[in-house]
Amino acid sequence: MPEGHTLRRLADELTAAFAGRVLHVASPQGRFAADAALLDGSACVGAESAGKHLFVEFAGERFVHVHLGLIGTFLVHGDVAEVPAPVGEVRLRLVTADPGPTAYADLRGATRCALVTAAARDEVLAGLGPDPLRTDADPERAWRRIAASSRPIGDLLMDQSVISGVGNVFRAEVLFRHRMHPLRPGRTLRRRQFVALWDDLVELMAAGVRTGRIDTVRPEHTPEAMGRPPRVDDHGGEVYVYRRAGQACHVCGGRVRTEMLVGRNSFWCARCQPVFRSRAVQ
DNA sequence: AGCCTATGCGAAC
DNA sequence: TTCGCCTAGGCTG
Repeated sequence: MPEGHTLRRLADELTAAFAGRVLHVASPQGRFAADAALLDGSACVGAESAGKHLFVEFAGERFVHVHLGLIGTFLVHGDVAEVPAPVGEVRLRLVTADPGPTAYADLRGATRCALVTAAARDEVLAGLGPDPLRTDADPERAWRRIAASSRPIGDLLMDQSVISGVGNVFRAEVLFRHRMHPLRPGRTLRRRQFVALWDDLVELMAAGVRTGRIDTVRPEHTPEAMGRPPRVDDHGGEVYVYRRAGQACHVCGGRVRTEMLVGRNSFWCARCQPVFRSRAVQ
């Protein structure tokens, strides 16, 4: 499920299964049928991700732009014996159609699945803030936005034009790890605090790409280290505050809080992440 | 089996 | 501000 690391893994999987292969492209559900017909029988160049966006490239500089939204899934099945009939609402199905290992992939529930030009792809990329997963990212662009904004840092971190690829889990967790209250205004951050946040996101998200999970607890707070039961839910990762409202903070034992922030549930520990007080009024 | 909720975001109201 | 997307895992019964 989709924060930036998920999209990066997906791009890698699609590239491994389909780059250089001729594909059968279809839309069993029908909503992408006309564009699928235009791509059917074309060679796939590969796939790339940027923030939470995914682009699957086909010969002739044609791209399928995919955004999974909250509930979308894109499952890649590499090297299968046979391709099963589509199950459910499959918006886009890719199947290898040339000699070689058989692979297929099904896209369901996405908010966006559209055939676009290179120019349109570039426009999407231009609207995104730096992505911690990209080595060519320029964090200064994000810092300029944050340093000039009175909006809460918990809001800015979720704004894809400020930083791309960060979602509700990484937001909650990185703020906890830096003892920062989600409502702290962006412009009150010191530069070195932002740099520390960014560097941490780079590490946490890269780990997410490697493992396919979001694990944010430090070694001393793992279930083994603390002698507590591991987290069991659909995310699997070990976290400090995300979806732990009402439970005890792994660090201080206080109760984890939750409140809506920019339309999403925000989680924090009131003791570890105190409300910011401006120096000027102290 | 059915209900609820969710790592997102654009469109409609 | 609310809705749609129409998936999928966990929980309830």
